[in-house]
Amino acid sequence: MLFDDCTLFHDMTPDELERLSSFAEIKKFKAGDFLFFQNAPAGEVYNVISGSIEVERISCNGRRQILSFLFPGDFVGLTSSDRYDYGVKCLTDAELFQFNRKRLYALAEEVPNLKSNINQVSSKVFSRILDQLYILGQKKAHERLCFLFMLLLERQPGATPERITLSMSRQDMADYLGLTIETVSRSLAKLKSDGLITTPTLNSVQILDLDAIEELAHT
Amino acid sequence: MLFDDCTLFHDMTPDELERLSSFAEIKKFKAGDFLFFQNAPAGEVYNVISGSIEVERISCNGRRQILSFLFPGDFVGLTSSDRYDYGVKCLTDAELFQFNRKRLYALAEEVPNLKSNINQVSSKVFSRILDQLYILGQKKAHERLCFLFMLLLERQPGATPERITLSMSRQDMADYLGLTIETVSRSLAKLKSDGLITTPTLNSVQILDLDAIEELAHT
DNA sequence: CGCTACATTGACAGCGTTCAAGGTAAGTGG
DNA sequence: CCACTTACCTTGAACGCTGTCAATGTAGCG
Repeated sequence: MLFDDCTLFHDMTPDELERLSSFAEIKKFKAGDFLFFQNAPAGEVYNVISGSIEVERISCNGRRQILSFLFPGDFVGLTSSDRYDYGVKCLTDAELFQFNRKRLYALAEEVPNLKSNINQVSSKVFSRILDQLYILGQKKAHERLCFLFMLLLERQPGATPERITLSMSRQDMADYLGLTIETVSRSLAKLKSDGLITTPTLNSVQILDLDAIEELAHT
Repeated sequence: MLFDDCTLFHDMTPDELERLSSFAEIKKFKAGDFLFFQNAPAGEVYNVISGSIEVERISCNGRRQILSFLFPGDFVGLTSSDRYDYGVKCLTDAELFQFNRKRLYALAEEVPNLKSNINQVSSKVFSRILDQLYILGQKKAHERLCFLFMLLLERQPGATPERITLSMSRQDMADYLGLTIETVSRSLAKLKSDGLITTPTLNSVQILDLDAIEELAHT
């Protein structure tokens, strides 16, 4: 089993990896499949091998907030309650490692590197949520879009300024950024008319002025 | 030393509490004091005994996002990086337990209850941030205010629907809710004119229709 | 009393939502 | 191969909420 390139497994010895793999399973999902639903009992933890995935939370009145997009190396399923407080859905076909939560945590007690890797990943998740919080609290629609582009550029495998694939729908982008699909469309149009991006296809973006996009995303 | 009423110390034996207190200090702060600044080296962890406190993050362009308000029992300082990525400021005079982070974590390794308490607290923090994310992404100004009222009602000691003390300024409320002070003022005025609240003083709110406020806050 | 900091209110503009219509791409069946 | 369907995206117009700028009001304090 190949554990390369997963932060979770950095710096572990072959022996430790062997113990880990004894209860890891590789699961394959199709686009649209759920890893698990919101409020389902929390038993498993996943590490993304390939594919794009979204984490969503639906409120009692039906409004949806996407909490994050996941890419290879990302980790999901952490919770200290006994139920997941979010649902996780595949945007594309995807492969993931699946671990029994309790057994993973038990092993982490014996393998310090694994434990520190888990902490590192959790802390990364937290830090990203804080970034998103700032974006939602402080920024305009087109700036939020730029933030999303920079996020994809950084995390989505194969993404380059010349071609960023949007593996999610406009609705997904809207629900992630706290906007409506119309505003997403219009903001895309604005960025295009300002000469900062082009959209070679419906589901891809080419960045023409990376500095400007970065500026809009982060300032 | 009194460790009552702090989630962090639930279910610990007198002996364990004794070991904990050996490196805990009670620190007193004045309103306006910072526990620590953003980007300062992360060495200490705090547990609020009394007072109201805010956690803030300032971006490179000077805009400020308040990440949370803290009240007795809350925990702050957790980070896996070696620097705090937020600053923490007292809104009122406050007392806190201060722990050396490394020593607290080391003790947690030996005391399972402490460890599970730390995890529980961290997870609570995370869950609250997710709530806030939803609020910022999906809700209107007056709904965000109601969310804040419900939060204070739940967490601020002594808060009742008859009297909720606003220990923070309008600017703080605005920076927490992703609004401007003018919008906060106007939304307060609207809630008043709709007969849902009154404001006995500048810094307190009385809730007249709790069901309606709750509805606005959560749906 | 007057200063200062903070909060409220008003006018106005702009951004984002809403509602509605039109366009585009992919898939299906004739 | 083409019409038709369907799902998704874009665009337009009107409205309303929120931000901005400016003026006014208010509480606390020397």
